[in-house]
Amino acid sequence: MAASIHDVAQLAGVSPRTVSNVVNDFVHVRIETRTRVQAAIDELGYRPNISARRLRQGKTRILAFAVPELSQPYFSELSELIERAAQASGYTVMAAQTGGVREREIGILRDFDSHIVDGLILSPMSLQAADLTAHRPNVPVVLIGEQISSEGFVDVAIDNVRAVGDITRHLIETGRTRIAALGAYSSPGYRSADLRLEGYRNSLAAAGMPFDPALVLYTDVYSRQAGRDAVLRAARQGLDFDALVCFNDVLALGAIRALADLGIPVPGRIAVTGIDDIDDSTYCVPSLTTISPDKEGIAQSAVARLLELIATPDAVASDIEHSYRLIVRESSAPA
Amino acid sequence: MAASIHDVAQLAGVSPRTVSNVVNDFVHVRIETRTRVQAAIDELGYRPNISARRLRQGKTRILAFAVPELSQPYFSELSELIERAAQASGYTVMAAQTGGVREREIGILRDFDSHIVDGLILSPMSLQAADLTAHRPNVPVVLIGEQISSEGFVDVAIDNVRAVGDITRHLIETGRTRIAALGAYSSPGYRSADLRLEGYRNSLAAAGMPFDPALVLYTDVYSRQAGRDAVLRAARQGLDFDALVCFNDVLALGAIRALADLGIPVPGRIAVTGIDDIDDSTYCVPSLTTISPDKEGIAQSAVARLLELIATPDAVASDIEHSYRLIVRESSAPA
DNA sequence: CTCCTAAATTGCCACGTTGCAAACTGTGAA
DNA sequence: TTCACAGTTTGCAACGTGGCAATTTAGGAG
Repeated sequence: MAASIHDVAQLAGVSPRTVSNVVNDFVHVRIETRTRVQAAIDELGYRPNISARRLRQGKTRILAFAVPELSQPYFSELSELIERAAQASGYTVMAAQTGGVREREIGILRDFDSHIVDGLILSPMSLQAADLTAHRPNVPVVLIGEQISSEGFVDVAIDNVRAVGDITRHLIETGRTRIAALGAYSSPGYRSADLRLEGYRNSLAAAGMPFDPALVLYTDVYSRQAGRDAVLRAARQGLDFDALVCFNDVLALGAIRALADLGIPVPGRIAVTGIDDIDDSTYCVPSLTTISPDKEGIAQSAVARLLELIATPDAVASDIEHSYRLIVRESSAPA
Repeated sequence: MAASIHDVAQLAGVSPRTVSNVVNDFVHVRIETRTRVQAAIDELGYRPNISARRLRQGKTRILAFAVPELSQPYFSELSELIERAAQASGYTVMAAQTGGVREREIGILRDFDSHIVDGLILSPMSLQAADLTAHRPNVPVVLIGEQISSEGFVDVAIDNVRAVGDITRHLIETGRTRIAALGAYSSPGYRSADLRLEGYRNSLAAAGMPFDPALVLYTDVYSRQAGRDAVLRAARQGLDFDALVCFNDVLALGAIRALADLGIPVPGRIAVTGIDDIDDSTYCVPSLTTISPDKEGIAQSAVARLLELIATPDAVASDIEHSYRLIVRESSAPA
């Protein structure tokens, strides 16, 4: 049986309340008393019972970070940054995985609400704005990504339309003429995919290039495997293109692999680009031209904003847009 | 203010205890009462207060999974599997990151002990067996990896010596004669590195090949960057080798990148192998020959064993060894 | 109609902590 | 000596829940 504050008090010969004062660094404790209590704490290996403390205070100092999958490098990298930011403010982070499935995203809204966490950072994939109001959680929520634009909820993201627009323009400027897009969603509901497609179309239009629906490759999963499969499928159908704008890095890595299997040189015959700037995109062969969102900034303002909301629940919920950079690497070198 | 069991009771016109019975699916509740209580729960959006419940029961139904870094694909993939296994038993998982730093690993042993979690799955890097006994946590612990072999603690792992032995032998059998190793640890304390080095030496010896210390490349971090840097350094020093046994996949990926920078064909002139079989190693170019540990099995038995220990704290702690497979891909094709 | 039994419901209490306010201590000034 | 006051310590209560055991209710048998 673990020691409680009473055991410590008894051993130190003080009241439980004094032990609490020591543990919580209350100023008015005689130095000698503090030492004695500390000794008792060490001897018994006493640790405060978080459940009891939180029950009393109504706060847990735990935040939840819910993403589709931790095995997506973008999310695990972000999770590391968020954990670091939260820790700096004395919070612990629980990572949860939704699989990108709407029901489970709704489940997170409802269950993490069970007084487990003080706030929730959610990166939704299938969740709709209506779900958010229908299942309004009891704790503050900060959204990541542009999946949902909804008044009343803070959203931290980069401008996907502009970002994909920029990278598409980069391909145009480096001489590509038949640019395909990879990562459009066949089933409706994943807004980031729509926004990225929009950015792609915008840049084509701005350059006076025709939009060819055949050049849009669909996939409902963002993984290396999905990227490879989509490109192999396109190749089998004899699709002709000289560049591929992928809607995230792992899709691009899968695509590069597929092109390698087909014996098509990258960037010699086809240029490939991604989004996310995961660690791998620096080191893969060829290294990947991509959009590097300010992950550090996203993590920090998501946490900061959430802590603000926790402190002041009815603060105004304004969205936060973060910057990104176009990182040009080998995979988009002019042919 | 969130609704409590009392609010629900009042609205439904029953006692708080009855609400508790409904929530916990106690059998002896009249169907009509149950319906009425359920309606009140829905109306108020009542969620049980986990802190209160856990305080009462002394359990949190939360497990901790502590790894060096979640951004290491091996760990994020494992974390997903562990989370899935735990969820199947009604447990939630909190992932924590230690940075592989001994002090922080000790910190995890002590702090997660604050009645936050019912058990801990720890993948240590710098922790020593003595730390484990000196800071013996109040909750059951299952270790992952072969860092610590200590009676009294369950360890779930594959046989690193044999695994690296197998992959080294594979290189020998495919005609490589000057095989370098990448990932030895210059500072003592990381046992997996030692074991892997041992496996490498064993296979050289078994084949009657000399062990050349110059062919052992050191690095204290396992990342793509570290892998690349080490290989570039070796190349600058004019080291001559025709194969590279890397002590994990990300090191191998960094090495492949470095060789690409140097214009050295893989596997044409140098074969490269890894360990872990992360998703990327299937899709990188060239795809990576590696050791694929039974991650699913590791995750499942770590969780299963931990739950057993939670149920029966003084059960015998026997280690569990899992299988692995040698996956031969492009990066080790005969020259 | 009574009695017995099982089903359904309830009250009381403690889990370990901290907010609150009260109480005690010691020091120096009047 | 008394008093004020800052510094230090304490007792009480309550956070929301579920274990326990007791009580009430319903149903069926005699």
